[in-house]
Amino acid sequence: MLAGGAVKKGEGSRPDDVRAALVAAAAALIEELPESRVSLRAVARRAGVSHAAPAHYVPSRADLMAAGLAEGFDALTASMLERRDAAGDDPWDRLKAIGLGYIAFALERPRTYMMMFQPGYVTSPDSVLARAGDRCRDVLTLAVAETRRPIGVDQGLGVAFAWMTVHGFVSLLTSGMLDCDPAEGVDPIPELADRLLSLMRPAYEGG
Amino acid sequence: MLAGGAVKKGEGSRPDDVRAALVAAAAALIEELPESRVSLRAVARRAGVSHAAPAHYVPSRADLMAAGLAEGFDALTASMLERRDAAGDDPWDRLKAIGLGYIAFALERPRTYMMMFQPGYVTSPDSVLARAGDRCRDVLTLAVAETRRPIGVDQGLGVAFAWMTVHGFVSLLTSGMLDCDPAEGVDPIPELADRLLSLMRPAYEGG
DNA sequence: TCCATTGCTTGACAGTGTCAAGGCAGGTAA
DNA sequence: TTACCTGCCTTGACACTGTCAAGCAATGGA
Repeated sequence: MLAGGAVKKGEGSRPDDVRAALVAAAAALIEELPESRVSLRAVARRAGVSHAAPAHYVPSRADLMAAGLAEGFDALTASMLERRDAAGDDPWDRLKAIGLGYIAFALERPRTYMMMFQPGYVTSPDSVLARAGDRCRDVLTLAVAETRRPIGVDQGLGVAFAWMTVHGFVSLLTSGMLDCDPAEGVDPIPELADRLLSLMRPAYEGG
Repeated sequence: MLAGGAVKKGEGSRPDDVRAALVAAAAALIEELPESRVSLRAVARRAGVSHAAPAHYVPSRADLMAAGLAEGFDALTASMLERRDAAGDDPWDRLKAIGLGYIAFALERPRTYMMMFQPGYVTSPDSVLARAGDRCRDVLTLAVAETRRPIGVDQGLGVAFAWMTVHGFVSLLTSGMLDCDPAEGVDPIPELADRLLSLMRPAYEGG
């Protein structure tokens, strides 16, 4: 999937194939190259079509990027669901598992992740990208709803707090702002993530 | 300052003036335009010099952007210090004031803020941008050091938690991911910020 | 006066996003 | 069979970009 497919000519090369190839190529290049080098022409080359072919499927570069980033949101959602379903029944454990799945995705595809939150690609609340983001938030909202939060922490506040904490963590980490010294061979990131998520616990199990 | 100055010719136009004008123009355009449109040539035009003049002061576009973003970090630090010094003596109040100063800057100059954390502009730990970021973190570190944290929350963890929380908040807000419905005329953002920061309190006053 | 250096401009190159025009296949109608 | 129409994509062009090479003007020293 991440390899980014090119259209194979000669065999039923329907328009949908070209579109899918373009989106896959965009998703692949978004992770491989810095943002400024993910050009419409580079995506077209990767997909095996001419430099202006994307214009027939997508209004502008921003929309093609948005389609690639929406694929990223879906993968993020999948990563969260995978960890959640592997966790037990305790609401806090499930919420924490979602957080760890979120962090795992962000560290696995950091460039995609960072670009997903870059303003400018969400053109309307009904766009493909916005709706992919909504599906992601829905998973979090459901998990927060299950927790026993203290008085004063309503569902919206709980979702905001959880999301901003993990988002802030991975953003600072990939920006290099969180100096995470790799001490004596142990990978400090999962350890740090675990300790940081534990600090949030009073907001969800405050009684 | 944010207006971005052009060099005035004829009166002692020393090289330092050109450099300062370029950095000021970059800082201004970073806030005014989307990232992709902040071109080296646009900065040069704004500064009133030829399109290749920046090359004599800066190795590449990324370095000019970094200089403009470093100015942003310094303004962020100033915003934090201003609020902190206006707060009382209680350590938690001071830390919270820093957080609110941080949020205020980020919402005032959202594009600059987001770009400050974009990976790719910090070329080395000794770069101008990295050191401006360090000065910013130092303010936070000092404030965290003053708090009475519970056992298990060391200083590094406290800094990471505080920073990632406010960073996550403003990032999600400017990305449009946090739907902040403006209910009945009251601006909900300061209210929301206050409530969210209060959720962090157990990590700094846990006793 | 001559020369070297500094500070910037001019010009060029390959690469970019986007627009207009054209070609080329497949299907439809006569 | 022939003519035409309609998607789908290519080709070509435009203004723009970052970066490099060359050169001009002024300044300062000998």
